[in-house]
Amino acid sequence: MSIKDRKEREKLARKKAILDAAREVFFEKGFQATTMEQIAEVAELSKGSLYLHFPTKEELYVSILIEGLEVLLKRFEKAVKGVEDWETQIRNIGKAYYAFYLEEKNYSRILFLLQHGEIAPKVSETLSQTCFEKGLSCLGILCKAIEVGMAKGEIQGQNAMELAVILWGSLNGIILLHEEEEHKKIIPTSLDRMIQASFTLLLEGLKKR
Amino acid sequence: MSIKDRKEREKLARKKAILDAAREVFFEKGFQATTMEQIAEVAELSKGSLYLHFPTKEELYVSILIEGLEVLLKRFEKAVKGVEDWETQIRNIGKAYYAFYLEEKNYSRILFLLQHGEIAPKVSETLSQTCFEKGLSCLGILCKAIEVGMAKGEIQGQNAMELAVILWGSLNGIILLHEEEEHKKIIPTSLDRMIQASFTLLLEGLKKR
DNA sequence: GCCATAATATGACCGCCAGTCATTAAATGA
DNA sequence: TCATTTAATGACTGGCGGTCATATTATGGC
Repeated sequence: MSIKDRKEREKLARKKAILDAAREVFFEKGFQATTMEQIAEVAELSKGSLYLHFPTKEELYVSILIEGLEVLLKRFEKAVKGVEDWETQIRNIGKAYYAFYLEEKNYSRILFLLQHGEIAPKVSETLSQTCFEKGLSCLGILCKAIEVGMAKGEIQGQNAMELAVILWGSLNGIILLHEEEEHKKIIPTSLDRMIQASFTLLLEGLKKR
Repeated sequence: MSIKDRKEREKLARKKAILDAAREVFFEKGFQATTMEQIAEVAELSKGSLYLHFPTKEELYVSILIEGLEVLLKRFEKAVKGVEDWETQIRNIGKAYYAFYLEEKNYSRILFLLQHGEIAPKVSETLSQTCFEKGLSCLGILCKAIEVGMAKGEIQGQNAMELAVILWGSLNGIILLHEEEEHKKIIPTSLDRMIQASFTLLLEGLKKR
């Protein structure tokens, strides 16, 4: 059935075209300010057609967000590949996250917005499940590095996932603070130095003494 | 001019009535889902009258947020009052923030939403200034405790504000993670234990050795 | 008590947008 | 060639934030 295959491919291509358009507009204007009309225009489709592929604006947005998580995951994987030392692994993961923040501002802004946004509740169970799994994969990489440190008896505590969540949350929170325009005024040093300092603080906190 | 005074009072009372109504509805429904119409109804005013006191929905929302910051600040002040030991002070601040999160869920949700939301940019300069100052006051209390530790030579690093921001961001990030419904599945222990663990980790990281 | 004026409140109205659906167009395959 | 299925369209709906001409009330001088 070659025709059915082709139709399938075309459908996917349409979906991709919509995602491409959505990415472009969301990146430029954020969630609130983009309209489905604008996305349709960029995708060279009518608004109605968008809804043949995505049930809501939120769903479309979260689809882009998932792309971002995939980019982040790849960076995490690269950060630990071929590295033996757990401490270096964790540092590299931290650096990778920070680099992601700097180099993929558009994606990270979307990640931040989800963090609380009133968006998540409006998304289908399956999509938010996917979203969750991607996030978990990222966390898993961090977790593995911690487990190595624990196995070597160099990290205190028994629950690696607990520590992974703490590290992840901390780094996230610190970067997030910097996003607030007003806060830049009080933060005395560059974000760069701040990140360095927080790596040190967190790693010192991890280590057994 | 007693009449002018009375008018002034009445105007303030109106404003307060609107804030009361807004608080009620925002707490119940969040930002997106509440309409100005609903707030007007609860306040027993017309929608148009709301705009005599607040220029936008966002401004009204942030006004409630500022209330939240004031509540938080009071808790912080109480947390350090009469406590000498800097470590206990920091622990108490952490506990106070956590207690605020637990007991003032409505306010803390609003705080979280601001964190990135596309709300902040839509608020007047003066209001976001106020907002910033309140936040700074909270941070200042934490900062002071750190300075004590530094003066005693028990904390490594020279920049207290930098460390304060790291601590604040971390705690914030960890709690924020827990807010994500999906993440509750992977976090192995109770938030309570997590918070304890993160206090310990962060304090250990702070200390000179 | 009366009226011109000022201050305040109202709700009909506007523009905008997410999402729908009847209608149209295109592809299919018999 | 044509009936049928599939996909695309854009006019339309409902709802909401925000505005503004109009109405209501209060004030203070007479």
